[in-house]
Amino acid sequence: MKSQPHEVFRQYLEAQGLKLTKQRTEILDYLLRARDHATPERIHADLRAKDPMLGRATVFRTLLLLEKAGFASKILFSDGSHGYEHKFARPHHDHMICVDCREVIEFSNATIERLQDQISRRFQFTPLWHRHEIFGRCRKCGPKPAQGVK
Amino acid sequence: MKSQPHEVFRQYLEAQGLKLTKQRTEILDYLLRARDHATPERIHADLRAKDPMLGRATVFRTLLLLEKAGFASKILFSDGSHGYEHKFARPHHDHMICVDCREVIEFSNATIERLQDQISRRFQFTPLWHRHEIFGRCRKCGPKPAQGVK
DNA sequence: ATTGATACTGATACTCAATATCAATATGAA
DNA sequence: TTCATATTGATATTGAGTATCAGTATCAAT
Ligand SMILES: [Mn+2]
Ligand SMILES: [Mn+2]
Ligand SMILES: [Zn+2]
Ligand SMILES: [Zn+2]
Repeated sequence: MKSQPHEVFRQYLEAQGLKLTKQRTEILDYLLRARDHATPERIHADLRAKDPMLGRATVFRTLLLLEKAGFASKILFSDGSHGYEHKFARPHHDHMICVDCREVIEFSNATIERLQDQISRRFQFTPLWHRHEIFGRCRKCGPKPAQGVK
Repeated sequence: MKSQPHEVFRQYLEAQGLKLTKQRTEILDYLLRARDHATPERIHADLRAKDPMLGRATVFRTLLLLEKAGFASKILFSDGSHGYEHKFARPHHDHMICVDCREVIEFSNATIERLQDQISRRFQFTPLWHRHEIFGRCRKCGPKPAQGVK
């Protein structure tokens, strides 16, 4: 019995006249298993352990493909780098990001989402997607800046 | 009669043991006059018209200085590039950004801001700043994608 | 006004994530 | 199996941003 996401991906590729490759499967699989939000470099390095020939460019290409297809999305860290997460069977949510340890807490709030739509309508703006990220310090890192932990 | 922001900037530099230079004045002035959110490259190109010797590095350095001082902030466009706006006498606000023409509409909503604080508290997260950007199409560009305007 | 410590600038070289190129290869429909 | 073509990985390249450093501007003290 096949897992749903891989099957959905296969159908998407078929519909677009694209091909299902070992590399694409590996990368999708990585995102499905990942518990954090890994950067392209991290994903590349990790996958190379099993597939040493996997190219950097292919990782970037495939992440872009998944993003455009709506199967993955980016999250931006405070230092300008970014990570990816898959979007299979995960309702929309936004992020709180620790500036010390990079931990990511996901949240969603129906009222905020509704207000965004109201505001958009008021300006006759057609919203397509949004990015709502709160930066600060997680419970573990505390309200004060990290000390000595250069 | 001096304009307030330049005076505030001067005092900030003095307090930090930093110097007030022609270049820093020019760049701050640019942001104060700007009506859109210009990229560092744009700012550099524009200022060169009057001061051909102005260096790229100085623009980047000064924007970073202004940002760290709390006098300017970044806004990220959908293509990954970013622009700056000054923060003198401007209350906090967030942005709606047109993916077609890049127009930026500013909005602020007290309820959303309050809910963010509530959510943070619930997770024992100490919020420092946030980024709330809605991407879509402005009134002018309409709900349908731009046609032929490659 | 002159001096002088030092913060600042701009030219240059460099970094590094991301992208373009392209010959070799894998995919999948027939 | 055949074969048109989508895909890959090696390589070169781009481009925004940064480090370096010799020369310069600032500004507080004289
Ligand atoms: Mn949201
Ligand atoms: Mn806000
Ligand atoms: Zn933390
Ligand atoms: Zn528009």
